[in-house]
Amino acid sequence: MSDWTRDFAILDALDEASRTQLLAHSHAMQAPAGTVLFREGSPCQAYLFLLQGQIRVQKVGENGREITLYRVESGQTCIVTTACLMSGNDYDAEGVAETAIHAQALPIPAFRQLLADSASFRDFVFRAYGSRIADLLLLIEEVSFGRIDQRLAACLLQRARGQAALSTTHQELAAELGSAREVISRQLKEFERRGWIRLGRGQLQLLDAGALQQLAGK
Amino acid sequence: MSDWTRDFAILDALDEASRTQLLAHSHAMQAPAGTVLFREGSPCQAYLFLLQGQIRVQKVGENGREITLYRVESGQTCIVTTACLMSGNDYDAEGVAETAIHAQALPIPAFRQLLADSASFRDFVFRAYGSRIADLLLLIEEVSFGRIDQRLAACLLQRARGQAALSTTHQELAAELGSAREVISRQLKEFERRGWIRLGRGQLQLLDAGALQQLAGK
DNA sequence: CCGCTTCAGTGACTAGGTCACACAGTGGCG
DNA sequence: CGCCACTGTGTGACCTAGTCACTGAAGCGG
Repeated sequence: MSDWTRDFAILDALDEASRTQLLAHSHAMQAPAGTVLFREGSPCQAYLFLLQGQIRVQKVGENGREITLYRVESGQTCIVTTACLMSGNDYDAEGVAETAIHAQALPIPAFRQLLADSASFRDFVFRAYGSRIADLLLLIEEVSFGRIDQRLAACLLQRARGQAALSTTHQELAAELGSAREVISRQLKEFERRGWIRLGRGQLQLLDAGALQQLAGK
Repeated sequence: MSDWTRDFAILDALDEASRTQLLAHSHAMQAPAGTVLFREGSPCQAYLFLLQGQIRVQKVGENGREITLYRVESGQTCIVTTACLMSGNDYDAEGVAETAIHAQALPIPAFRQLLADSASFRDFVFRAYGSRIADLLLLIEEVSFGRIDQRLAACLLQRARGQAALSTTHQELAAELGSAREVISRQLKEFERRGWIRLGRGQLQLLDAGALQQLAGK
């Protein structure tokens, strides 16, 4: 088995024949961090597996505001790509590499063939759909009914991943949540006033993760 | 071919063997208008085709506010159901019959079998996914970045479907858009002040569809 | 050290959501 | 017919979030 397949969970689930088929017909591709992989309106030619790295999929409004829809991580696939593929429409979101990425592209005919041949591949594809749709529904709920302070608190905790500090700008946080930079700045200032965090240029420290947790969880 | 299959577009696309398979393993079900077909947290046992009628799929927030995610119409399938089915999770949305409905339910094993056997069935399922995901992304964009007056204007036009009058309450419109009744009332009042519509209890008339169109399209 | 760029802070204002309450149609029922 | 409950609508006061315009501070390259 070649090197890149190590992190590629789906391969374990596939039978030998399907695996061979997959490897034979797909080709490797890679891109540096910051690459725009696809944008709204561009067509879509291949089914994409992400082998290594992270992709942010986002919507960009006319006024320039952004919101992150979800992230594609190692071993996952991008359902917006798949959705376009199957329905024949163009992309209606934008994908940006957050890190350098290695991916494997499976052209449409080979994709269809594999779908036909392998039950485990079908399962993988459908499971991906299912969990993404759940993500999107949750996002709609948060955007429609959620409070920005709670969403921000959750966002900070998630980004910190247990670390006490994280490097990010207010603008990035705003783009994550689909809000405006000024709003985030004010909320963060309020968090700092309460002693939950300490602000610095391009970075911030979590002083009281518990308080954030409580706010986020409410 | 039995009676209910008339409006069932997918049957035309399926080969004879798959069609027979589909009909043999699914069973008919029906429900009156207003029935809650599924709600958040309930599990999911079968793949559902809607033969006749209309289903509204919505999210309900803790505070009671609602937002319509999409509608399932005759000949379509509900992807939230499918998503749950394949990922094994419970529903994370609520489905309500807006009219009396006739549906056909295909139990999971038969669904998987059909997916394996019929390329055209796979296409149907995937195409449904693709267009729904596009819908959801559009909804996220509107909710995040859109203006409520524009969304309301679009909603009125869509509901009127060329008719000059429509019967609905402000509360229903608010639930459609994920907004609050008072907000909708005020917007409608403003539309009336501009001479675009005339308000009545439980119904309203469109006087200047063009103006609404222009507002909605901006 | 200077000047440019990026990042953050702030006040004034607008849009939209919440709360509390008033009041008007409508339909049932004595 | 008149009373009454229920549902739908109108409205003011207030709060949260987003927008606009601007200031100033931090870092960085020359």
